[in-house]
Amino acid sequence: MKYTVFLKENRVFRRLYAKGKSAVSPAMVLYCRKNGRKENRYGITVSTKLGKAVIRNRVRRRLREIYRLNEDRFLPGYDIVVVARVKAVHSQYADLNKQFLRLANKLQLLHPLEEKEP
RNA sequence: CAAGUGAGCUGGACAGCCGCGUGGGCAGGCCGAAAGGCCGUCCAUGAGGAAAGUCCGGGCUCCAUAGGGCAAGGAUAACGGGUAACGCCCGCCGAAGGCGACUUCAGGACAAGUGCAACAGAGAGAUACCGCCUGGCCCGGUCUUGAAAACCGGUGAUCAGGUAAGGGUGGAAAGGUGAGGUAAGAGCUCACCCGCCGGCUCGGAAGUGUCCGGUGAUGUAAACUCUAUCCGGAGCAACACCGUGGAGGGGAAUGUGACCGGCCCGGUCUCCCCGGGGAGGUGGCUGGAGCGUAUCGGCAACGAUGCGCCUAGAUAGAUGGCUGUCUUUAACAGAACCCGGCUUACAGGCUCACUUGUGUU
RNA sequence: GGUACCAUAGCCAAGUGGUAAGGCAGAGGUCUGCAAAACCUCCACCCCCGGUUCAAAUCCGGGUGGUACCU
Repeated sequence: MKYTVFLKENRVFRRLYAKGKSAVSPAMVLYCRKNGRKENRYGITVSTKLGKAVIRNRVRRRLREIYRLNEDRFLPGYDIVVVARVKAVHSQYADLNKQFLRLANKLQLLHPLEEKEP
C-alpha cells in the first residue's frame, strides 16, 4: 500500500480511543485523528471476545482487505483504527465494505469528490 | 442384506482477476561516497491432524554441583519387550463387561506398624441385649392325712454357667451348602465348593495346573506408610552479541578531579554505591531421534541396510477478497525454538479385517 | 509464547472423607394502631464430567470459566 503504514504501538491506540473522533455501526467502530504526516496509519483491533484464533484472523484479514481496496479514496494524514464488534464475525464481506465506507464518509475521511453515500 | 467391532487413510477441488510472507534471479529505476537500502519485475515456495490443552518425556541454553552418596520433595507400579527417553507403544497374564468380534482396568504390599470406618445396630474385631440350653432358688402340680424327698411343668421383672445356629441393623457381623454330632450349639467332625500360604509340574516371567500339605485372615494405601525404580533447577519472554538509558532523589567518604574564593572553613558539580529512568535490532530459527520407498529380521511395537528427496520460519505476526463449476457458507480449527507421546474438539467421505443374525446356493 | 493460582446461596465467605457454619441481602411469621428494632422460620445440583471409597464440597484424572505474573 502506497500511502499507508500499519499502526502497531499500543500508546497510539490508547490515545485514539481517548481523544479521537469515532463512528459506530453494528459490526465495527471507526476511530480517527490527524497525525500531522503525509501518510495514513491504519490499525485493526480484534479482541478475544470475537472467538478463537482462526475467527479473529479471518476478521482481521477482511478488514485489512477492505482498506487496501479503498485506499485511494482516503485523504492522507490520518490515524485510523477499526475495532471489530461481535457481529462482524457472521457478516458478509459486501456488508462490511458498505459499513466501513459509510463510517469513513461520516468522519470526512474520503476525498471531497467521493463525499456521497456509497 | 441388516446390526455391530477393530485398524488405517482423507480433512474440499479446479479456473480467472486483485493482494501477502520468505528465498533466489534481473546489464531495470531511485537514494547513497561506499557498504547497502527502497521500489519494480520474474521464478520457486508457504499451517495441522489435532498447529489446541500445556499433561508427561527428551534435545538445546543458562544457573548450581563439579566423583558421587544420603535426606527432603515429587512421580511411577502385574510380567516381558520396544525406544534417545517416557506416566507412551507392543505382546502377554489376571480381573470385570459383552452371545461374539472385542472393550475397560493408578493392576505392588493392610499376613511389618499406625490411623479411619459417621448414622444405624446387642455387637465393628470382636461382643453377649434378646433368644436357646444346663443347674440353683422360687412357684404350681402328682404322690401323701400333712410335710419332706422324688418326679413333672414353669407367659419367673431371679442367680450362676454354657453357646454363638436364630434376631435384623449395616457397605461389611469372620468362610458357604449339606450331613453327622450335642443339653443347646459351634470347622467340633466329614463330603463338596471358595479363598490364602507353601511344595511340586509347565512357562523366559507375570502366571497356570494339582484328589500334595497347611490354613480361614473385615474394608481402606486416588489414608500415613513400606518395597522397587526414576528425577538438580529454570525456561527461547532461555541465552549471546550490538546499540541505547532524560530530569530529579538518597547514601558513603571528607577521599579523587574541577569551579567559586588570596588561603582555611564552606558551597556546587563529578568520580563511587543505592535506586530511578530506556528503543530497539541481530543471532538463537530450522537438515532433523526428518520424509518416502524397497528388501530383510521380529507375532507386534520396532530395528537394520540400500536408493531417492529437502518440505513454512513470521515478529501486532504472512494463505485473504470477488466470480464461475462440481455437491452444501463444508466440521474442529492457525506454526511462533524443535522433536516423541497423551488428552481434548471434529462435518463428511474412503479402504481393510473380523463378529452376530437372516436369506440363497 | 511461558508460569502460577482460584471457582461453595443474589453478595462476602468458613468448612482436612460422615449428609454445608456465619454475616449482609431477600421472602414469610411473631410483636405493633402502623413501622423500625428484636426474635423465629425459609432460601445451595458446593463450576461441569468421570473414577477411588460403604460414603466425596473434600481424594485422583479430564474439561470449562476467571485472575495474576514473566519481555
